[in-house]
Amino acid sequence: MNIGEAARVSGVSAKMIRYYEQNGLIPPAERTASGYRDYSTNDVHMLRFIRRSRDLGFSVAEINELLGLWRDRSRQSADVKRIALARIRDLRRKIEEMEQMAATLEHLAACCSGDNRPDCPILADLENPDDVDEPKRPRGAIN
Amino acid sequence: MNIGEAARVSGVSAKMIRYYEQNGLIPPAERTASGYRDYSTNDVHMLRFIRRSRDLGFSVAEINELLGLWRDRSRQSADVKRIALARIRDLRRKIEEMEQMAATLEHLAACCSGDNRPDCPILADLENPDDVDEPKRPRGAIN
DNA sequence: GATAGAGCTTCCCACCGTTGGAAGGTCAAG
DNA sequence: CTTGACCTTCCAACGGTGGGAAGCTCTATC
Repeated sequence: MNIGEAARVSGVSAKMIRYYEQNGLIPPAERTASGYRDYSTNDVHMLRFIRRSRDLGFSVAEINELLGLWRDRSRQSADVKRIALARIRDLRRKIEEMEQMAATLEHLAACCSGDNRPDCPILADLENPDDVDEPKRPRGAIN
Repeated sequence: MNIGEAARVSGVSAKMIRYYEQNGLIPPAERTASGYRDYSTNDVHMLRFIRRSRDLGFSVAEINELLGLWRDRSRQSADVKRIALARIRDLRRKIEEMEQMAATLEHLAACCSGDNRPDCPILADLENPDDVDEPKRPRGAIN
């Protein structure tokens, strides 16, 4: 099937399929006589695997690793679990940092009257955080 | 003061200070006779403002808006609060998505024996999500 | 005053994942 | 045959940051 149809049924855009091929995440597709890429149902399986992994937030490097294990019939489930657990730790850490941000902002917003007067504790904090009463805040930005 | 010293006392790297200047986030710095950038304490205030805003996860575009309000003596606190609240909503949404990812992965990892046998429900799910018992999952990747 | 080393300048490149677009070839339906 | 949808490759951009090269300037030491 076409790259367009493969994209439709796999949920991975044609652009990204070419990108993944170029970066060695997936092997080069077969070509028709006219140079069109040609995909099998197995290829679509692989693309769905990638799509699902991206949905779960795995990086392309991690997906590469997962694909290797997927193809390896004799893989050990511990290897897969290790990657998944590392991803969970990463998620939990990022969530914690974002929670801190949200908590700080909520505290500031709660202190801000939000009316048409110019006084604003949010700006006051941004200007000089240590002057303002607030909870502990994280160091280092996230996104 | 030097860009290096401004970077040290503001917590914004010299690289980023130049980047912010180039992108119009901050006005072009004064220059010494030899062409070095020269920063006042007020500039440092502004850089700290930016640093703090980045720490709280505001985008450069949002910081631009916040800086405008910061400089505007007659701003209304409601304008600032609006941006902060939008940022909080954004954070909460992203946190929710990442929670979903983590929950799904934890469910899968809990089902995975993690030993030296090849059977792995994590890979099984990645290959064919709907076959596997699991909680609802988000659509669309985050990071 | 010479010299060394740190610090400044501008410029370009890389990352990651994704999208957009241009220029040109190919397919299928009318 | 024409038209429009699809494919191909290539190049660029996004945001925010870091790395590094080539060349100039400052400061401390000799």
